[in-house]
Amino acid sequence: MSMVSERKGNRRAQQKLDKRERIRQAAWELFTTVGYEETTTKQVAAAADVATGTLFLYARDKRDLLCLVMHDRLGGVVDARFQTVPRQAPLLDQLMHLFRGLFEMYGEHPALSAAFIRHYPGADGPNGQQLNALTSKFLYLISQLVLDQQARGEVGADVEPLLAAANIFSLYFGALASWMTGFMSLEDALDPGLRRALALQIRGFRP
Amino acid sequence: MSMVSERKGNRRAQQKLDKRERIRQAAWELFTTVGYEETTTKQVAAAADVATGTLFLYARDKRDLLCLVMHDRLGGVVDARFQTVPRQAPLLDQLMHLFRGLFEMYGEHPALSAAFIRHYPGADGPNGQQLNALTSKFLYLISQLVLDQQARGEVGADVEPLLAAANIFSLYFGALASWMTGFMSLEDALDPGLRRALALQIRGFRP
DNA sequence: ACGCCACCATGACCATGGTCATAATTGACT
DNA sequence: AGTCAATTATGACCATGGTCATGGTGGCGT
Repeated sequence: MSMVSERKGNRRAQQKLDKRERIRQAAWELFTTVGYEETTTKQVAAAADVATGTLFLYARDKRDLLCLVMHDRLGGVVDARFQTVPRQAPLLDQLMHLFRGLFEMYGEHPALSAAFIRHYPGADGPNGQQLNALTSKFLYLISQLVLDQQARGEVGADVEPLLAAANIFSLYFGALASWMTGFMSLEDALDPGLRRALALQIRGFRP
Repeated sequence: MSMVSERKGNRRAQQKLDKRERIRQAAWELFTTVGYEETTTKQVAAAADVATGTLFLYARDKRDLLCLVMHDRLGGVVDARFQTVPRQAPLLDQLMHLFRGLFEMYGEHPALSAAFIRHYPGADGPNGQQLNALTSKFLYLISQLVLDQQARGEVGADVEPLLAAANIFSLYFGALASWMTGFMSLEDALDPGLRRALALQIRGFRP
């Protein structure tokens, strides 16, 4: 075992990852150019060079395929933004830094993002679970930001960081929803919209 | 014209309403007993005694049919609860009175409610629009509650009632979402869950 | 090298959501 | 009553998401 195949003894697993990646790539390409609803699962399968049925070994259904596609993007943006958070700034600015990153990402592919947001609540396939895990991580990271502010005395000691994070996330999703109903542009949903919502919530964090 | 047909000269419109009602009834019956995903549109059409295609004259698609079915229920609960709001109680109790009514309604048919909540964001069919209108009304009524509290000095004058209402609604939806992920029961999503979330937001309303 | 088995891939197949050309009603106007 | 335009109903039909029995492929023990 194992002198020659430097990366790994297991070829099976490698092929599986390759296929997974091909599928993700193909789905992303088609979803962004053709549109989510307009793309058929068979098109994705063909573009990824796998059979129809194979697709559903990697995603429970089309919705789950969308989760698979979005998970990476979201994960990347979340990581990038948390690493560049202005640690000394007020909480509102820190949060806006986070959410601006996400909104910019959505703005690059508004139609796909809208489809994603519609299908996000209650995602239950395997990739949906991954997304929920990412959300939990996101909530945790936000709660850490709150914790920092607590240490600095900017946030009351009786505010539970995770609860605060959950509220913030709800407002974030609400802002996205208000965009989806067509009442405001994505930019406005972020800047007058979410900013004011967050500000009103943060008032409640004061000692 | 019009001595005999007391209600109205227009027979066409009447038949249309009848059909609409039959469809709603049939869909409700099937959705609650068989389940939303498990019910086929043809079953609904048959039960309503209309042809397949006719169904889609009254609802753009299956999702819109779900909106049609839920609109009435929600409207009824919203009206009933606003009429029995404890006007002298603190805002938190008033809101909990409202949301308890909604959660109880969801609790009567959890599976259907879950399907509804999944499909609520971005509802765009004709009945989805109706639902959005109902949501606007709901937001407005909540903002009136906030306004009352402002008059009593319980809420700061610089809090914009509609913004406050929107935040409250976001937290409400967030509570429902947290139920859907299976992390908590519906009761817990209401009482420890939503209650605490609202309390934290209301802190921000203080003068 | 060989053969065996667990796991993965395949694509013909199926059920269902949704469409659309055609047919039937309705009410208004003679 | 008779004609006509407009609106609404119909159900055969289609495209697509998703399944499943069958066929292949890598890993592993010998």
